[in-house]
Amino acid sequence: MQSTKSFRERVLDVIANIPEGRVTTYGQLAEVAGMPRHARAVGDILHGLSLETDLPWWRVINSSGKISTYKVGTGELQRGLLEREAVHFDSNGKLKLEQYRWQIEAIETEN
DNA sequence: AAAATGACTTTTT
DNA sequence: CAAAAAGCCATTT
Repeated sequence: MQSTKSFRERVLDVIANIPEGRVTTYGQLAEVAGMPRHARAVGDILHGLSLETDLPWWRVINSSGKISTYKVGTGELQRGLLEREAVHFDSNGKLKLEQYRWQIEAIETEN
């Protein structure tokens, strides 16, 4: 059986597996989901998520270690949710990617 | 079909 | 190291 999950579905699966207190980047997600260089597409997917989703969408940030708020709101909600998981931000609103980045070991997307 | 857009990333200043 | 420019790519105009 083919079970070709769409890129979108694969991305959502990976997000569902990000551990608490850990973060990943749009680019890293795109890569793991099988489409390198498609970070913006991942951004589009998350932007389209309803706030009622059960996914830990707030654990996704950009490669500079900041919360992406390019053409959207302030992102204070996301920051609060991360701080609730003991993720500390510095005075510039950035976090230490080296410390919090999730090192993917094995994805359970199975098929 | 061409141009603009955007929860992005990498390179260059 | 921070900020700007350039690069990328699916979607929408």
